[in-house]
Amino acid sequence: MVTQRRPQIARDGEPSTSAVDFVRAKVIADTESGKFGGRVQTRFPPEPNGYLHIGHAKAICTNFAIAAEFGGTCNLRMDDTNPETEEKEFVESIEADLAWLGFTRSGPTLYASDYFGQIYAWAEDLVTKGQAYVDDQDAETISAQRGGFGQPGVESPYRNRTPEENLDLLRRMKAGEFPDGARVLRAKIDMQAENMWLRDPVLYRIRRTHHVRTGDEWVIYPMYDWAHGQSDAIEGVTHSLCTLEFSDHRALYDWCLEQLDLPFEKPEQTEFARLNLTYTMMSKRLLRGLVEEGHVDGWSDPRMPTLQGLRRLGYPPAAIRAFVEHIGLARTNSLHDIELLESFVRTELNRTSLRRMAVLDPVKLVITNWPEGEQVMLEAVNNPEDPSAGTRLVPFTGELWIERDDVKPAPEPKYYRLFPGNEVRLRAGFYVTAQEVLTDGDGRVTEVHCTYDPESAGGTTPDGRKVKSTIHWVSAAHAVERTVYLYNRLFTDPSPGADGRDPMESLNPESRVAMPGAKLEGALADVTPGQAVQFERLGYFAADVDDPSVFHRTVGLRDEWANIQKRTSR
RNA sequence: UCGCGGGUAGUUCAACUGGCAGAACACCAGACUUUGGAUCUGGGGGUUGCAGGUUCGAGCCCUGCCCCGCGAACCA
Repeated sequence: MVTQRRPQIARDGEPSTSAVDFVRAKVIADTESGKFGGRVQTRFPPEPNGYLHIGHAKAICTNFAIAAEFGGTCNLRMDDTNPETEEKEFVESIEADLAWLGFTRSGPTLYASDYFGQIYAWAEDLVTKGQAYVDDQDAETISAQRGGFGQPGVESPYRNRTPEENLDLLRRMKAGEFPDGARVLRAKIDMQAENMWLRDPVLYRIRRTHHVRTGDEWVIYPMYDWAHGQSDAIEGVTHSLCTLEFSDHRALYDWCLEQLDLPFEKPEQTEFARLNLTYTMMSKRLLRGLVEEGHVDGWSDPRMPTLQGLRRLGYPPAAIRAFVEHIGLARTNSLHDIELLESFVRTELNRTSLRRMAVLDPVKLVITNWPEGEQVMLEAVNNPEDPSAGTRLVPFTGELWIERDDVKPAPEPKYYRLFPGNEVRLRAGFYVTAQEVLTDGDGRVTEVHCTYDPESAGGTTPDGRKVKSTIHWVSAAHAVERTVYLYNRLFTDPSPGADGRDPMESLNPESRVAMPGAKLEGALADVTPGQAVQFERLGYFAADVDDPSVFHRTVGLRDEWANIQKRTSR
């Protein structure tokens, strides 16, 4: 058995730089003590009743990464025990998202429903041993008898039926002799337990609902607690990782497994904190509300925190993986700054994306001393971070589009771009000096007239003089016109829905801003669907995965000028 | 009300068995630069929730209190 381990112990006297989180610490301890025969097996067990979001990415990365680090395996298992909410569409989207994130499951997709026979057989054993009983009461009564926090529970009048009677009733439940909801199978544990989940939890309910995979074969379905640990055991899972809200279930998880008399060590559940992000909401119900009320264009809208939304937005899977690894695992409820995720996206895209020029809010720049009708091809670097990305040729003429924001009618403090008399460099091109800035009645810049220095071709001059600013441009005659979408936070509230607030009231009306007349350099007409590029000085953008003629702003570049403006406006 | 979990920099996490409270992101400054990007260097930032106790020494151990999260589905 191979056991890979991340380096954990720092040399004496040096600070430990590779601290291990509490989950990995447990796995290491188990491996060293020989528990599970040194084996490590995890799983990602989603219920196929919705789309995966960034929160699930934490669970996926954690389970797969830990398995890989310790030479173990990790499967994808659909926790499909509730036929009322589950659909094939979700199974397929989950599989696609997993592949997109870059993980390969250790085998085919597994289904809890494939174990229904074994899980039921174990239920009969439970009944035979007197550890479970059939209760004829309705859900409301059972719930009322459960008691409350600090209040004792009341035992069901059916609690002491004989094993023979219970077995007979359970078999008739399975055979479909009773209507939906008429009876349930309950574990016989302790109605006085402080842990509510130990007050005789329901194990099986009658539900005549067509199941996506088992069809109408079953009319009774196991509850999560009687299916999850059992599925883990059947598969040979060693470390069953889940989120904090299942902490109270751990005692029941253990109890259920103890009843099985397994010939090997039981899987063990460990809980960690789920991922929360500022300005983001992960509740399935509210996400569905956004879609159904039309606040976004479906589940893969780039503003959605779904993996399909983030994919369309242009998030590289590698960035998500690095982010999850960085935030680590803890039991502390945590709210991560969305900017942290974005910084990982920038880091990855900076390394990998091609640089291109695009003007989102164009104004005309006319070079008054440019030779009439002349056109030159300039060589531009594709990615300064990666010389192997090479160069490309871009056409340059006397009429260009530049960003409205790069021109002011008059100088402003700390503003280094174009204003009358100031010289700037056109990226990969020439030095130009603004002579005249035309504005409309509102003072908005409409056009700028410049002169250029013919000696500055390529961006340097023989006299070596410096300019404070380099701006991007696109030749007017060659520009490709496209729609570019800029995205801002979907919510204005850093914790949408917190403290009883209505998240829908903090919806940001400017969460999506379309720039329909953006002027792009010709190379951007040839992008592949989903391709990530950097629009120089603006940010990272992704061609839409379905329609590569529109672009989405994945994330902006760090913007010092924006910081200066923010500071001075305060 | 009861149970479980948690509380260390603005945020998220470290701090091995009780031994000088650190890192990342963010922010600020400088260097460099054909992206106000990237990169590099430095800086500000802390009553370790509060109070007491044990100890030569407490983020860590003990007691009490405070605050936050989760928990009484025939959901997962």
